[in-house]
Amino acid sequence: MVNNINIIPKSFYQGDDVVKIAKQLIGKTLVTHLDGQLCKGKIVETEAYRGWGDKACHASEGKRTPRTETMYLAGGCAYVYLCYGIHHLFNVVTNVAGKADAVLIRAIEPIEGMDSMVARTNHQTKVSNGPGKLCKAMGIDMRLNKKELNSELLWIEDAKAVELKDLVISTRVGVGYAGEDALLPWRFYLKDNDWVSKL
DNA sequence: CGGCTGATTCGCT
DNA sequence: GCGAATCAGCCGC
Repeated sequence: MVNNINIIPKSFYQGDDVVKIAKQLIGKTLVTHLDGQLCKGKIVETEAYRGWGDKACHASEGKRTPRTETMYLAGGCAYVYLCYGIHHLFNVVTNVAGKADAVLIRAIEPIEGMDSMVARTNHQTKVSNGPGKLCKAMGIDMRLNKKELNSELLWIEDAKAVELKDLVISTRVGVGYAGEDALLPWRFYLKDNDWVSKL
């Protein structure tokens, strides 16, 4: 686990360009080891959120609340928050400490632990084709907020980079409140992948 | 404090 | 296709 050389190094997350990191995370393997259950999934959909110059970000223009404090941590940890009071959403914090950038993981393609995901979600097949659903399937909740992505509970493994022709770029989902920033092309997903949300 | 809105999903009409 | 579930954050009373 923590000794797995395939785990993405912390330096990967601390780059200054959250949009680039969001693209690079497509195809990587998200792993959780919670409640004694190992679950793996290929990241097939992400969105970038930037602390400065992006009104869609919770920490837009330096806003600080108890919830957004996580995003100001150094890149390489998890930002988990509750949406609509019901669903957990999982983000990867990027950039250096003090810069509130993050990548929302919106969908994964199950690789291992499908039985656990089915049991957690009560779905037979589409257990992780959305940001709230994948958290439920992987067992992600508030206990993982601020946790490093190289812990015993949660990490991301490197994988072959996806080909550019398979990467689709679009606007982000559900951020209409952000005005012109809602038009930023900061959502990325794998072309023709059955697990991408909102098919 | 009440009311509204949201990086969503599910179930019923 | 619409509304409920139900919490953090914000704004007005």
